[in-house]
Amino acid sequence: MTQPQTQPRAYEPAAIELKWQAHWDAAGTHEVRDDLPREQCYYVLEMFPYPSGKLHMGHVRNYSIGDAVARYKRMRGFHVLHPMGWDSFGLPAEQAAIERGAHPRTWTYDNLAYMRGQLKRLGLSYAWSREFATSDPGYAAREQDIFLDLVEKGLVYRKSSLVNWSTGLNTVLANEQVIDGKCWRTGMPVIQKELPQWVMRTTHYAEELLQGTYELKGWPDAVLTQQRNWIGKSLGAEIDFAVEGHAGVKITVFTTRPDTVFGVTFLSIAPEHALLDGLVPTSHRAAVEAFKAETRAVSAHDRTGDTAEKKGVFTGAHVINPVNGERVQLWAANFVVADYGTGAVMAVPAHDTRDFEFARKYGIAIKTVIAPAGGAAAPADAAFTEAGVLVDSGPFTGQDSAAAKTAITAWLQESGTGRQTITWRLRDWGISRQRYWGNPIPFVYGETSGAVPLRKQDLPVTLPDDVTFDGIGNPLEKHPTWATTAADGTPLSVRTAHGPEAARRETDTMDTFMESSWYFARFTCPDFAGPLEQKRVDHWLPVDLYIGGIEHAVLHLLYARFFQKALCDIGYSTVREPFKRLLCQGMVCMETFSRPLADGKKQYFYPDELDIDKDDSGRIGAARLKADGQPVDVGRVEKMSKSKRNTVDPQRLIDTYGADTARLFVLSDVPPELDVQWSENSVRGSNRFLKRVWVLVQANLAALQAATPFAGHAKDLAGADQALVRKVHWAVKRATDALEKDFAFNTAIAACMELTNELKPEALSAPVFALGVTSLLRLLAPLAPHLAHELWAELGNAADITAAGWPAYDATQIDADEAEMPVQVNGKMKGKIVLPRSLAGAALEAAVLAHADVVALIGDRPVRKLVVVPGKIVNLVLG
RNA sequence: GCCCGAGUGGCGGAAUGGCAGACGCAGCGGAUUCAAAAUCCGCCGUUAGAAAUAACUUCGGGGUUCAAGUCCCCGCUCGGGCACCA
Repeated sequence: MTQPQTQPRAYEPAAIELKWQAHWDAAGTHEVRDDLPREQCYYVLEMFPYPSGKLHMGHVRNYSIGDAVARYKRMRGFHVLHPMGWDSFGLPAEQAAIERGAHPRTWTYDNLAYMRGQLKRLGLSYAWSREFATSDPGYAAREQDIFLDLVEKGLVYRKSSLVNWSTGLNTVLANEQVIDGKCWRTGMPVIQKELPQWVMRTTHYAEELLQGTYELKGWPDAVLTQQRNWIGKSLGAEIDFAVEGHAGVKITVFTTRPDTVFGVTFLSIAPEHALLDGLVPTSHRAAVEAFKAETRAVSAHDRTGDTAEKKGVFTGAHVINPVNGERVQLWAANFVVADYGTGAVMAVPAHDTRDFEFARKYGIAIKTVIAPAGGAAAPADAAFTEAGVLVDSGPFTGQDSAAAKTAITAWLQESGTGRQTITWRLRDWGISRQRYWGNPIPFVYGETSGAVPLRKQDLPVTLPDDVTFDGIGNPLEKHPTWATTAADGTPLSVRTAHGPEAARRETDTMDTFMESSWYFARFTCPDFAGPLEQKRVDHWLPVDLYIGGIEHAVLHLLYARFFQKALCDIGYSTVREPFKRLLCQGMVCMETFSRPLADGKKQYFYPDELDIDKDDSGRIGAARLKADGQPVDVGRVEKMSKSKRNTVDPQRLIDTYGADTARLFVLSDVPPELDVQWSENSVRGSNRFLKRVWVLVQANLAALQAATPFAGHAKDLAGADQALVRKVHWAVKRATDALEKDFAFNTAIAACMELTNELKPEALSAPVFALGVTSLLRLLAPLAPHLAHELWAELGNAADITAAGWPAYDATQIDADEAEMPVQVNGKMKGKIVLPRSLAGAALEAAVLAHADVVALIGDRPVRKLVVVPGKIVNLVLG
């Protein structure tokens, strides 16, 4: 036997991928115009990365999803805006400076350049001309512009308050950045500290932010629920309690249960409450001061967290309940938070679990004023916290809770001792950070004139390069001249009524969540001279599809929604919600391997360091450290992270299998929202599939080049040809539905695999085989773009496969003429019959009943009911 | 404690109320090979059976329906979020 004359070309991903990437780069293939009708445009955006050094698998997944959508939409004829940039201010750069001596700017831009190369190596179809980094002078300068506009509009203000101070970062954190009382980045404790702060007035939009959560139909419920919880709207009443012996002084409480006001037996007040010091008699001063000192010493979390003990001290003062004139004690209590509600709470131990515990502990009276409705028994040794019927409540006795809330609030309102109120959990967003590598806040402080905004023509404030990093305090503050020198090198001054006076710059920089709050708008007009060009912003926003991790549910995604509304109110846009549809992709996970350490923590090991045993089903049974041969603990599958040493470097994946395989793998196993488990076997499966497609085309190249794909109707064919044409239309429908509905790439890929399994050239006519191959390549183009482009070109197509468009399907070509219909008896599967699909109604029922198999199944039993769903099922209900 | 979400073969998962387990992975058998890798073909939920086949099977228990993985109620387990928020 002779060898074939020419071996089919082997699948060498690196070669074809680099070739196409160079082509896309040189041709600017993925740039997009801003002047086309909006309904033909689509804006898809993935959350831009922090340039930490190199891409991780989470990035690969995030960007592969976005790119598949972008390429799919282009094939459907949309003009797609698909930009990418860098969230490049932030702490790791300063950490690197401290640890390695690299300047933050150098470190950041080196990383960014390397990662840009990795993105290009993945073949992601970005409009690279729009790329920017948020630390670029142009972007930072325009953000300073916006900041001044926000100040002018009253949406930024300065206030001195207790702030969350991260002991790890030596900087302030917003509430959202405190997780379980610890810093969201370092996990170090957070303490309370009094500092002057620049603050964004997020609460101005509380109602609109909440309302939006009911209107954003394209967002996952989980995110909307989290935002609602975070905003925390609470409807209730404020009630004023006069303080005995202090004429005109009153303590106002906030309550959601005004129906229980007759049951008040004491008042609890935050230790920091502004009125407290003035009310404490000398006899109690020492005790109260000691208590205040004690609560100040612990973090907010330790003080009010779920394990914290409820503590309080009697202040010596008494207050008067406005509804019944009763005199009750005023207590300071650690669980009352100064900046929620009014910082004071009316305590009703009979009907509030927390007050109940507190009253028990300190021996305070408990007075029942609500009885369970319908005469049920109240709990014997606990607070009854549900709604019920009022007892012992003066004129309101006998009303139910709901009616009494309204009636009592109205009574309070009339008597001037209370009012209906809404309280929010959402606080304003403090954005001052005591850091170098962030955007400077464009303010200066005159010696006597206080905080003065810079004039816009004096912007931008740029960061000095000559700074030292020793990890203690803010480098900007310690710089010898920066804070006191103007851009032209002269001493910094501000004008006052009495002439110029020396001034000092604000040395705090902005929270880096500022930059990520408007980058999606800047992508629409990155070349614009001012901050934002409204015409283009309004053209492209809202982002049609925004893709990122769910960990940003209440941080970035709430700030961005706030910022967009603020941008509207300072005239940069009219689009009030930035993201129409939100897709939160799951994490990339892998097993962990560890050993317990003496201090209760774990020492983690890289898989490379271990010998791993797998059982017959491929599951990991046990693992031993190569170094000592002793076993290690096999942990559960967790999100890949450096600290747990369960990471896979995507670069190795690309180098070994190519970008198309890497992309296909992260899309193929699960739908985008679910966590995906790393599996080298699954990667090899993706690679095997691509190789099969490659070989199928290469081995039949000449025939495919010569053939014209079949363009007729399946009904005019027979046998394998007919079946394959039906399969093509089936696969196209399935892939289209999967992408349109939920971006379910996993099922779209499954449809491609099924189609491939049927593509047997020896059994098919050349035109039908060509139809199958060209359809398959077009379906694969968004998922494995390099392979699809290369094979498409090899088939002799001059135009790009993107231009060929997404294939259309014809529903009439999917089903065969005869339908196989399962037959059930009383709902149980008993067999199958084949009937012409053309039959319907009574004719179909008659044909079913006449079918020999059905006759046999019925036997001599009476047919009580016959259910026939054409093409689907027959159910015989027999007696 | 409150609010979401999810429970389907050995594994990841699929399934407009209509044949549960598509597709992939792993496994088993075979072809090819001196051999291996790669590739190709076949089998592959559980139990009984040589087999045809039968029974069972989508966390557990009820219900609605001709028909339930899917809808409703109760419970269990897991994951996520919120939480002295008055």
